[in-house]
Amino acid sequence: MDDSGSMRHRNGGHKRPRLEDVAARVGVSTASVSLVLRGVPGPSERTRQRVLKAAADLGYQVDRTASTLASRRSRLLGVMVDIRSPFHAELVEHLHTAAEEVGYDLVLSTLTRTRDEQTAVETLLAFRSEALILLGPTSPADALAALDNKTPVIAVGRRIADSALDVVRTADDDGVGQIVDHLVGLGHREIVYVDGGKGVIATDRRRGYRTAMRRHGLDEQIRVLTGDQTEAAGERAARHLLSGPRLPTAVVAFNDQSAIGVLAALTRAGVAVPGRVSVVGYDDDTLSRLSCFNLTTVSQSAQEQARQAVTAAVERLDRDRTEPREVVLTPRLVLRGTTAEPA
Amino acid sequence: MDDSGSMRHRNGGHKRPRLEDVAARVGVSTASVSLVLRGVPGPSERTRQRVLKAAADLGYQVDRTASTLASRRSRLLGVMVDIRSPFHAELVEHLHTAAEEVGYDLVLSTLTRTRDEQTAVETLLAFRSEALILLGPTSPADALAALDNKTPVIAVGRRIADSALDVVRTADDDGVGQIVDHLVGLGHREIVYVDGGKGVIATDRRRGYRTAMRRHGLDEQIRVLTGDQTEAAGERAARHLLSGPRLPTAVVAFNDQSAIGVLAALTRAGVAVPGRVSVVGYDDDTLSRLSCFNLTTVSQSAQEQARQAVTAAVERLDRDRTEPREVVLTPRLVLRGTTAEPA
DNA sequence: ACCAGCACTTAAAGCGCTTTAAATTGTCCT
DNA sequence: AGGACAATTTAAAGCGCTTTAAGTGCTGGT
Repeated sequence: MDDSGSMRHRNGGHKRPRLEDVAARVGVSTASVSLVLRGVPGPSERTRQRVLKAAADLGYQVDRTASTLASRRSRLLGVMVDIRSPFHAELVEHLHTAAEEVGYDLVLSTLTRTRDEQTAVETLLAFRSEALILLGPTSPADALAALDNKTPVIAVGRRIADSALDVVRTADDDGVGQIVDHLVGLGHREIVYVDGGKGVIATDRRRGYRTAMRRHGLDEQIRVLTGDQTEAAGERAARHLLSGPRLPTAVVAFNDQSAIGVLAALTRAGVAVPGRVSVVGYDDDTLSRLSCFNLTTVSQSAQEQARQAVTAAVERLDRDRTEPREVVLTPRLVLRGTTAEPA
Repeated sequence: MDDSGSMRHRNGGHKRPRLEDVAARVGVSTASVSLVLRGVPGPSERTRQRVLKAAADLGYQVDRTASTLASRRSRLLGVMVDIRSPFHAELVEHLHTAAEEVGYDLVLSTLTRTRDEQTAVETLLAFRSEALILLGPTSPADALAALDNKTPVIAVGRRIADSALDVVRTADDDGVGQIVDHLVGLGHREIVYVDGGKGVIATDRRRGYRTAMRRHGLDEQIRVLTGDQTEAAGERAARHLLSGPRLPTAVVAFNDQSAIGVLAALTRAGVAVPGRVSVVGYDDDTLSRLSCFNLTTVSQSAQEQARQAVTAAVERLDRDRTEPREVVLTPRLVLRGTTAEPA
């Protein structure tokens, strides 16, 4: 008679196996078992085999809480992510593999409407994360700096003026610059920019647009339409253009969402893209990859950013680096189907 | 002179404050501090205030690993999620609030290309999750049942035939049925369905379509085009229709992605939606909400599913429920702009 | 003055693991 | 046989917290 049924989950009697149970089964000390299971050299081959067998038989699984406590190391990197962001999803994916390679694990804490950065970070800390990787943090620089005083913080994707903490990001101005270069190369001159509101990133991208235009001697053509991060903003901007005296030959939007809005509004109005007007986004969103949009955009190399973030954390933790470091990656233009020579 | 600088993160000397540090500062035992901090009645108001003050001064933050170990309770619900899925994102958001209400915390483990369900679940277990909430698990039913024997498992969003574990899902067949009802109500008769491949969910939705068509005496009109979960499949299906002798008046797709594909292909071919053909998706994705698509679809009430999942977990953990339970919610038709009376 | 009863407090025993120092065993010389 | 030394193994001391049983004072009643 076993005790399945009413006692199933209460584990009537036999709870989750402990190190001690494995040890008893083999007839060695818990110390030996611990050594074997962690792959520490020392135990003889014979014990090794027997312990491994017993552990497997019992379905033993280490208890992280206990080992963290005992070793004073959690080997955990805390990651704050906006779970709604496809870009963050991509970053997390690469963070996982990067962390695994250096023997760390990830613990995620997500931002939601009712869960602010403060809460997310506290959760991460409660798990004893050894370093915090914050994806697109919006907290003020000094708050981040204060946090960094307790635990190494790596900010990803956001510029932080002469920061005391590590930063990994791409050069947003450069990205937009590449877009403008590409368009000018195609022969465009009337290139409008749909803005992304205030915020560090929006500022950088807008600057990138202005700088690049001037670099090409197109000072006169600089034209920035107000907007934000949404598709609606893109539509609004496009309608504004459509109601104007003449259309520009190219529109660059703050991000893909906004670009999609522009695209949809233009198409609906019968304006051919890229036949009549070229449209470019930013972020290389899942959205932009949809074949029905096939949007030319800029990719932020999630993989490289993830790798750099983990490296930064490891340097802090295992190599005693103490000087803050900023890694600025170059974004990459992704040519798809919404850009062409002007008509 | 403080020890910032080279010793910053190594916490030269003063490490993360412990309960003992708070206790010493106030001059009471750690027991009292623990009591106060957890809000357990007992300590006098005077001690309470002093402890709270001291804890705040020191920036004390409880160490989850230690308290889990000591209390033999982690009060943690392990959630397996596909971080790329917008729907999962929504679920997680609601899971957070639901869990918080009943005093539990969430720990997330994500699926990626290199991280399978097995790994994800092991991580969750290593954190000592008391129950596992698996979003859209694809493991075979018996593997899930085996897992459920060790720790309560709640499967969300997927039907599991006479399962031994808890299931929370929506009635997919009903959802598609509602779509067909709506279309028939508008006067449609030639309603084509673009399939979602094999898999439990696809099967249910296809069945829902067939059943509903028959219910309306449209047996003759039943027409299922092969497809899968992608936008490309939708495009392919649409092109197939366009190349046929005559277009149906309505197309129902397995999901929003696929529907978007249909929509794009039709629009590009100059077919007015919903003027000439109505298109409906499924999932109420972020995608479908974009105003440029404004797709009529079916919503799976993330909030309610999340709530039910947490409730199920709590019943298992705190109320000793042992009989498996299946909660089947009714999906809700979301009328947007891609359906209209047939021309 | 004495004690029951109440309101607080706290000592101490773990939780399941890691880690260090010490013990044990075996091996190989001399 | 005796001992040095290397190879294994293990006893035991925590890690930072919770929890329970056992105090410690006080109050008020008699």
